[in-house]
Amino acid sequence: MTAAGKHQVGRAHGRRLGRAGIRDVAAAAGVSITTVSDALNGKGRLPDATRRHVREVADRLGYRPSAAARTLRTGKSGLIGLTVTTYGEEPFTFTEFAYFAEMARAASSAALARGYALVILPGSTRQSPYDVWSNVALDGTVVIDPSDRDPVVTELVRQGIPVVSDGRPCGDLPVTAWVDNDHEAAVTGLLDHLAAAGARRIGLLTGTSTDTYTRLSTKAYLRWCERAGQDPVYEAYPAHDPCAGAVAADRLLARPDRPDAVYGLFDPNGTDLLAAARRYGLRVPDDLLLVCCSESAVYAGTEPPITTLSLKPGRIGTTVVQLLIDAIEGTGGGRPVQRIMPTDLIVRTSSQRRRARTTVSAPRSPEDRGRS
Amino acid sequence: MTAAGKHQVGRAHGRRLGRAGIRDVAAAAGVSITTVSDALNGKGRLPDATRRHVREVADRLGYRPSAAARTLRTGKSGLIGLTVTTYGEEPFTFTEFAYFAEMARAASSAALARGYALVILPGSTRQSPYDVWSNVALDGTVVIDPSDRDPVVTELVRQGIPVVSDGRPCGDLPVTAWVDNDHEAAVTGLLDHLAAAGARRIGLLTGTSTDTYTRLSTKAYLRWCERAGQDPVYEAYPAHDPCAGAVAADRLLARPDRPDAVYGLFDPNGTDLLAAARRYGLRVPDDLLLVCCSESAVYAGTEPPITTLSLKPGRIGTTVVQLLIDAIEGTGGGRPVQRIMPTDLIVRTSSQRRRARTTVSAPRSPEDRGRS
DNA sequence: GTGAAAGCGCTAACAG
DNA sequence: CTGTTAGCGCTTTCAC
Repeated sequence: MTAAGKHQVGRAHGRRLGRAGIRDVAAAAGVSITTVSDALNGKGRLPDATRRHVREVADRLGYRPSAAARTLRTGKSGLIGLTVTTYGEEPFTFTEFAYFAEMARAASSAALARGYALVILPGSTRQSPYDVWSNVALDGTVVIDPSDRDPVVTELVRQGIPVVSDGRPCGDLPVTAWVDNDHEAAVTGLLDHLAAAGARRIGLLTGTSTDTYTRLSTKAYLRWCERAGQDPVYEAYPAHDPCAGAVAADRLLARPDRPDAVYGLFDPNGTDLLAAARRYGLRVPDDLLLVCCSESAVYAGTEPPITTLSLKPGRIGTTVVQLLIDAIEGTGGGRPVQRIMPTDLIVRTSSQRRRARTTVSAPRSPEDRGRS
Repeated sequence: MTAAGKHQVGRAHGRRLGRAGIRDVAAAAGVSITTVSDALNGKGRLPDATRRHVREVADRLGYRPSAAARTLRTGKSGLIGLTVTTYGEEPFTFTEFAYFAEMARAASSAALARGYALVILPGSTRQSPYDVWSNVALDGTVVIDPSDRDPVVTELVRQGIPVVSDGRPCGDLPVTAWVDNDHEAAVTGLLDHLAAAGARRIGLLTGTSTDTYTRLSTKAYLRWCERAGQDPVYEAYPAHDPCAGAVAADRLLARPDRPDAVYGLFDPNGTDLLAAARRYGLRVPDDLLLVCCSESAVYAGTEPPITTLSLKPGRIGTTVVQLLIDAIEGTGGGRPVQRIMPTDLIVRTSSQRRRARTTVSAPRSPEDRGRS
């Protein structure tokens, strides 16, 4: 009775006018709060009549359960973090805007479909426990391109929160799962495509950073060159610098051993290379074949349209979220904790030397059908 | 003592190995939990020594405060909802992808800068109190283009949660604040621009829906025609249907009173109109001047580049979030609860009749730099 | 200056 | 089948 009494007092005193609580519903429906909880959550074994009645009363009072209380009690928030590497305070890397936008859209969609919502979080933590990261209760987190020994990931894992990464983690970062493209296969296939179109010396525009995407792609290029008996011809630049790309493209085409085909690893490289080609009076695709890795629709409309390698960020986003939610809910079952996703070469005029039809759609591998 | 005893038991029993709680820190530091809380939050009047000591111990134990508990206690979650109108389960309308992506990026950035995080939520609620919307504790919400009597907004407002909308609300939707472009001024300015370039009869590609953007823009067009003494020439189509735009564009150029300039209200209209012009053998800009409203970089690269009206979604996103957080924190002060934002006409070849240089890059306002 | 106690609103044991 | 009770982990009066 004492405890009950205290509750009563608490209610009477703390009664907020704005929102009805579970107790108000219980009182109005003439049942206990447990019954209300069970009726609304579809738990317990209540007669349908009670359930209906409670629901009706709750509805009438405009009752909304407190998400905070439920989260505290159950330990589940229904929230998934999405971190995006940040340059200069802005989420999303500018040069890869289209990739992130599409990936995030798909991820959000997939999360929502399973009853979770995505929270956009910055790529870094202030060490202080009082930044955004520790102010939100996360059931799990998606990390895009985690760096070697990423402090955010490390901390998350230490807290026992599942982390799934887009892009295979560098080093021994202990993520729960990861999803990535088969960058070697993608680059190899694309170089074969260029060779088939008549390229004799293929150049590469690559980055100076050590992330896995850059590393694996470059390695694949070098390996391909070795196999093909071609001397590698490449320029590397800091990919996060928007101007450096143009300079590097120029340098690449100014070389004495000028390539007759180029693959650019980063989104703006298509534009960069096109501009450089123009400066040197090189016609695309006649004098120079061009491909770049990009999700941007821009390259369908350039003159000429440029062949792009799509990493299919939408699929990656969806998969990453599925894996994460499986881990959260323990639905994972088996242990295929890493997933390799196909890429898509969208062949356009810039990489077809002979009588290039201006095709918009790409040759697709059979695996592609229906997957999106 | 009984209560304390109970706590002890609770601890001893419920002690989870993964995470240290505030009690663990208190015990380890030899102080009370109040002191820990105060020390960590910078509240109370503790000697610096105590404060430092507690922080150190907390750090050593890897203590992280529980966001859920704090939210429950304080009633503030630091979370801001972002709703995006949805067609077919996908967040973001495809035809306005670039707008939403940029708006969301800016909004997220602005929120993070003030210590809040953005949660992406669907445009609709299941009436049931157990969907994503009621599973997350929101301090406020940003709504993009709320429809007349939007149920989500209505419910949110009923709960006393601040709502700021991007786009002025239709009807008497009681949002806390809104931000919008001056659509009349934008359309008028753009039509003047076309007239100055030599247009004699300007057509409009518009939508059939009743949202304010469509309505205001169309009205501005009609008014301009009246003032200019020109008969309106327009086609309306359901803007959410990706194919209907192409058909409407075709219809517009097939009319006996064919316009010599066209403004398309929606993002894909530039492409639609360009294709239609080609079918009828009309050269752009010589026979037909073209402008469309879009945030997409595609139109800088088309042949010819197309003049676009940018609504500056980035600025809108930033402003919306500022207003919302002001409302949440009661920092608002005055009552300028609605804000009109400028638009930006990016003039390219398609709207310049005389001696149009085939520039690849567009004249850009200084603010544009770095936009990808 | 510091600590004890009272809950925030809910769910899950467990007792009837 | 339904109700009572004990907290989830934190912040916050209010005593000391």
